[in-house]
Amino acid sequence: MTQICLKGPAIRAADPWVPSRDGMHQLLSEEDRSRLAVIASIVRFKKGAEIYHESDRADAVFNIVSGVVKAYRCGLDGKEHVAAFLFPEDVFGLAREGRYANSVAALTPVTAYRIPVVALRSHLAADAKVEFHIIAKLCHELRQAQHHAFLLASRRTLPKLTMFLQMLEQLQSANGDAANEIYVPMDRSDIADYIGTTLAAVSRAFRALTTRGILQSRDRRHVKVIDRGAFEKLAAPRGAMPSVRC
Amino acid sequence: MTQICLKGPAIRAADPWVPSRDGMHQLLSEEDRSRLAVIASIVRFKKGAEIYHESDRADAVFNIVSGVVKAYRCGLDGKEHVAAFLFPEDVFGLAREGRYANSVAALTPVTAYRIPVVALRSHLAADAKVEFHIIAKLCHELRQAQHHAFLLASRRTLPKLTMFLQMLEQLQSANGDAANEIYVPMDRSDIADYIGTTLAAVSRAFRALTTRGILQSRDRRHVKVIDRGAFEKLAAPRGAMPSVRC
DNA sequence: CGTTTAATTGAGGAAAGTCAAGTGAAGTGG
DNA sequence: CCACTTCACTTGACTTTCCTCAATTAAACG
Repeated sequence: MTQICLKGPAIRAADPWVPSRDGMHQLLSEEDRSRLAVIASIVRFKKGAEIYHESDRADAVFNIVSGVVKAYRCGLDGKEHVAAFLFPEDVFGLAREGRYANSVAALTPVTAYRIPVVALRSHLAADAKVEFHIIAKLCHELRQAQHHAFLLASRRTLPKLTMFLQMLEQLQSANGDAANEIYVPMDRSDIADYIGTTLAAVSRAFRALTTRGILQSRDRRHVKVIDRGAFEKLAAPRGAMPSVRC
Repeated sequence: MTQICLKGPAIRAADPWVPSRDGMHQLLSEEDRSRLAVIASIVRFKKGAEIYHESDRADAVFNIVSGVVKAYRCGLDGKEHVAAFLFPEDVFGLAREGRYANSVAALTPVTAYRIPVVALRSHLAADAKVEFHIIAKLCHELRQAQHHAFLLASRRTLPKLTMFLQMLEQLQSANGDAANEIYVPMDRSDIADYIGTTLAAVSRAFRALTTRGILQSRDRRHVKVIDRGAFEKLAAPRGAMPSVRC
């Protein structure tokens, strides 16, 4: 009732098979979006709110308009594993046998479209073009998940944190939010649960990066890359020269 | 010209939104498959062969008929990260901006369908049903990748290896290959690169599992779970009781 | 302005990585 | 068919890294 700019659901991703120069852009046309808007409703969540829980019946998918969420699972030992952070124009609601695969919680105030699965399914059956865009988006997510796995495979904390920051930076520059500052919307403990380490280790890693003059932090949520060379070098997991091999 | 059982490409996955009891089944109908067969060709690879390389132009996707492959990337330090193992009825050829995202190599002799991307795209544009099955398959892959990330987030080798074996077991039982033995088609070093540890650590972990009477190995590629309780317990990352929390 | 939550920092110990040597199996050629 | 070469795996000793636990400080919120 307020915002005029809500044109309907939006999906940002890169077509896997079209070599687009810079990467991501909006996949849906204005028309696609307004047709999807018909079957969607707007929902809002407060910072910290749980949007859904791990094995709830999965009867809707969500499309973020504004805000940031985390998708996570809890190990039986109480430790929490963050599977992904999701941003505006991302989609979440991954299901398995009719139930959500992860829990999702808002890290900031969140506005999103909620699209019932039944409505979406029949919509898709009639619209092969949008269906194809969904495939493109899923390929994108899959690559992201594989990148996450790659990051986690590194044993040292410094490269992990650096790769993570690089990821945030790329995301933000692709969205045009190009300050030469990286905005870090999640807290240290969520970062730790995402990069597979502990709160303490993340803290130390941030410190190490600033001490070495690679990073500068305005406050806990805003950092700036000072030594770009060292930064990129760290983000490529440690070791010898890129030789002919591999 | 030889095999009669080659009915065309096949995709195994679970529909994310339909609560099917046991999980995976064949998504494509006989008709779907034979129509896809028209645009596909059969290719074979020897054990150890590289099927494509990381940044080759991605002009085809592949659908495994028989055999096992690994999708991997090489860190700049020469260390290799295995993103996934792929089995019959799986699909590979994930692209990014028109180029393959990973390298793929055959771990055993492999037979596969090769489907040119251009042909596939136009086929999909005309067949919303198959397109939807692809979405289902991608959701499945995405969950797998997230599970992989979850596995990698664990710090100890024992749970990691156990989770990995559990994964293989579930895969094989879902395929009806239910011996009470797990077949391990990849070598120790590929396992290490998948679970994010070293060859030596994998070896020690296998030893630990057999010493504790949890596992028994007929040979290096066939293991059997003896102590199911301890096995499952290890596969759930270590720690306290599942309490009310989380 | 006090209370709660988030983040930093220190000391000690455990797990796994590295390096390197040794064993076993498998495949090759005579 | 057997000896030999090769490759995959095992195993040991030493070192590194990060986790654990806990105390302290800084920031956020009412």
